[in-house]
Amino acid sequence: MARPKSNPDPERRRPTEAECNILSILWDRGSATVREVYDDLSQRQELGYTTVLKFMQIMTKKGLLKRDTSVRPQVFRPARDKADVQRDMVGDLLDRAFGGSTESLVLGALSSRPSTSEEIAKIRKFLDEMKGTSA
Amino acid sequence: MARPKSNPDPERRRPTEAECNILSILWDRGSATVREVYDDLSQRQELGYTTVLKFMQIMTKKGLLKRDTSVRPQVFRPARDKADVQRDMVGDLLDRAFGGSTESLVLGALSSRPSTSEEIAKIRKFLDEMKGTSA
DNA sequence: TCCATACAACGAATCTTTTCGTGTTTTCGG
DNA sequence: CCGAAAACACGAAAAGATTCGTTGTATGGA
Repeated sequence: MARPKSNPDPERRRPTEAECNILSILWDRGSATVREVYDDLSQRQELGYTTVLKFMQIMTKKGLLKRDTSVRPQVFRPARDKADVQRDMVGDLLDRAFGGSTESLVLGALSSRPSTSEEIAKIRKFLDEMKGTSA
Repeated sequence: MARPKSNPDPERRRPTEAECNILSILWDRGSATVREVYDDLSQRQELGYTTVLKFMQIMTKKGLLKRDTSVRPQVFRPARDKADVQRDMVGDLLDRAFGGSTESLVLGALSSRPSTSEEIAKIRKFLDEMKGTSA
């Protein structure tokens, strides 16, 4: 019953919901102790200190975080650039729900939330630059 | 111990990976029997018929699918429009990983995969239309 | 020095997701 | 009508995600 799932490529693993919350904080601050992450996080959701600690331990094992145990409260920081992880997550959603069509996803994103005209302008500018560099 | 998680709003539940695969097929065909979905799906991944059946039963319970049991092989169809679900999924990713910034997500999507100039043109056109209607 | 307090490690309970196996019920050709 | 084949429901196992409680370990102030 229920053949074990073949281990997913660790490089291609996407952070879960809770992991994203922690990563956001770490990306903002650059690095932080468990206590600091806990203080930040617990303003929004109620959860225990050891919960946060456990998450950060797991994330370290998964390769999402690095930690420095040479200091006493140990300090954690993200193992990968925010932009890299974001790119992977977008790629994941692209495959999952948009049949790989970047266009559909972009259109979906734009219709998902109201955008300011400044945002639209920036996107337009980005499109212009893209056309310049590649084909 | 671990206090039971409060049930997430069923309306706001996002389809999982496996559920997305099934939804894709249903959105394409409009409706299908388990057998039809199984035949389609099993061309890409190896998995059993009852697995697919079970998924579709769960998805029905979750409100992702509707089914007609009045015919014998029962027929399933998506409960929600593709675009609606896609919008929710994009919104989810937006909150999860992009701090709600549509612009970052769009830029991330565009840099995640090579886009053809036709795609870029369509996006540009969409931006033009947006500016007209809102703001 | 000694202990209250913060910190860290571990294990475990619960829930969800993915995956089938087993039995039960329909249906259909002979 | 009857038995094989298809379809369906049910339960359950394994793995991952989420959440703590408990139990040690280190540290700084009295």
